[in-house]
Amino acid sequence: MKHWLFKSEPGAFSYADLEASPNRTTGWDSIRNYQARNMMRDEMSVGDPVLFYHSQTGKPAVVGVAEVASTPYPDPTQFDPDSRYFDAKATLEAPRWFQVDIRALRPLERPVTLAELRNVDELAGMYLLRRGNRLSIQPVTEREFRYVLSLAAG
DNA sequence: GCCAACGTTGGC
DNA sequence: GCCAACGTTGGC
Repeated sequence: MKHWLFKSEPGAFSYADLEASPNRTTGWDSIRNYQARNMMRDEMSVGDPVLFYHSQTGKPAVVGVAEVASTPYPDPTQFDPDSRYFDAKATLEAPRWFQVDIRALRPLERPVTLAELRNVDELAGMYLLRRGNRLSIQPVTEREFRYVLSLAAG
């Protein structure tokens, strides 16, 4: 079992939006970064725990816990000519982009902000805290995952 | 809105 | 295969 962090802009899709989705689940579509795709396609398993992170907001923070809820499958937006994520080089026989579903489990007791994470020695190695990191899907160690939860629990 | 960092594209 | 140009991300 691996642990992950998924970024989302709450203005586009928030943790509350995930909780409000049918079965508290949504397909994580529109990812157009090869590293992120590879993680979804090759490394994720149903049940993997996920930290849900809000970016592009006044207080970027981990706000909730989710889990991987499907095996990987082709991202349908790549085949849709009307989508901004349409990819003319993708075919049904050879899809280029893959996604998984994620399901909301529970919100954190309180958001754990990026600023707060930066002040914790134990989390110094977190990918999220690396300079210039832009990956919207990131691996998290089990230790890091638990530590973030413990911060939220106080 | 600014800017640093990074990935992708495409000419050569 | 190099590398400049460009677009995007995301914190501040």
